Amino acid sequence: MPDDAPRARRHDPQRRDRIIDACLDVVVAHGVAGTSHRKVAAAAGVPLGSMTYHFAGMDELLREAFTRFATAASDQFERRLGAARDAAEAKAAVVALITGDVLTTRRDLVLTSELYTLAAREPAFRDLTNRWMARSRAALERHFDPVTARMLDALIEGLTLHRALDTEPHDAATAAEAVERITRPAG
Amino acid sequence: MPDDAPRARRHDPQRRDRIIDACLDVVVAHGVAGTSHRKVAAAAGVPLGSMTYHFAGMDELLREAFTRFATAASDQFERRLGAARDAAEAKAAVVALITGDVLTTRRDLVLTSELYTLAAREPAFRDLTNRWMARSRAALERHFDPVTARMLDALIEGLTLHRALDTEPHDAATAAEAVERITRPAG
DNA sequence: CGCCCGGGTGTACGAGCGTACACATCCCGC
DNA sequence: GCGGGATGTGTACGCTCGTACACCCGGGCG
Repeated sequence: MPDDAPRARRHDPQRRDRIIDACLDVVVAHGVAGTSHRKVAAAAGVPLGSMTYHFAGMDELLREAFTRFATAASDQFERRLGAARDAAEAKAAVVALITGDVLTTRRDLVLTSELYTLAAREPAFRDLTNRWMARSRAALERHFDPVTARMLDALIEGLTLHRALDTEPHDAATAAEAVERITRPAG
Repeated sequence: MPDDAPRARRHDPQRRDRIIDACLDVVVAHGVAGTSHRKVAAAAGVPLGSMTYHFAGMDELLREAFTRFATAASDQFERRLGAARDAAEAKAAVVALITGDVLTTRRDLVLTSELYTLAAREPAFRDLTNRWMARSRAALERHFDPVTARMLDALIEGLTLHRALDTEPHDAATAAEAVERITRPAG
């Protein structure tokens, strides 16, 4: 019994996880439009039959994949904001999130867009984005009042999106100024 | 020679336009993922062969379709802002755009999302969104300084998106307050 | 009036897709 | 140690897709 590479395939508990991760990779590379059972299977290194065995269909697979993505993004967001000790640090953390390289990679931009596109059409994915937004707002509400939190959340969304899509670079000072303004109640 | 309905097909100059409009309808109904030459042809009431005759491929068709959509949206935006006579009216116009039913229909949400998804991956579509954003910013700069215009543009984006995706309704007052804050320079 | 030419169309082909299902393989209880 | 049930896989089918290409037909010129 030589220890070939493709051994111990049976009862591989990571199999399902690997498929989900591979699914996100395929979505980044080819878009939801170009994502198929075959491509994901190839990317994950599993046989085609495993797809239908582990998932009822592409919809279920996509739902789990984007759940994982949204959860990871929320975790990052909460961690960054949780580390802030006062409003000033919270604002700095928000600016860092907008201008930094955490949520602003090409991969994150693509996945977020694809998720919103799905959410725009299918309620199941809309629930996902709603939970994501709710967690963001809750994290912001640890430092700001609910109304400000909601505005700030929207501002973060818009600035991140525009910064990511724009070809010419934005400077961080504009983002900082915007955060400063939105968190300052009108007289 | 009875004047049947399917007459005068030859040399129909509106044919191309009808295909583009039908393409947008199909995208709304099935997403870019589910848009095919066959579905668009059926929706437009033209033979399948017309697709490859008028367009080099799906990419060209989608590019023209989304160009039309983005141009129409920009026109709306400019018209609304152009009618404002001072900064106060401009702010009111912005709030109306965010909370109104012009850019916030399901159709617009879906098309915008799909466009951003394409832009996130393909430079050709990114140019499209960049021109759209540039026109919006230019329209805003008629009433606000460039930095404020950029912030406001991002805020509009975020608020519109969050309002459209959120299941529970937002009140217009929050949008108005956010616009008020973002247009008020920090001391 | 008739020919011809080019714009427009119907069809057929090969590729890629999701899914069903017969079958191989392994593990556990006896 | 061996039979049988559960777990996982390979394959084949039916479908939709984009595209190429042979053909149709109406209008313009000789």
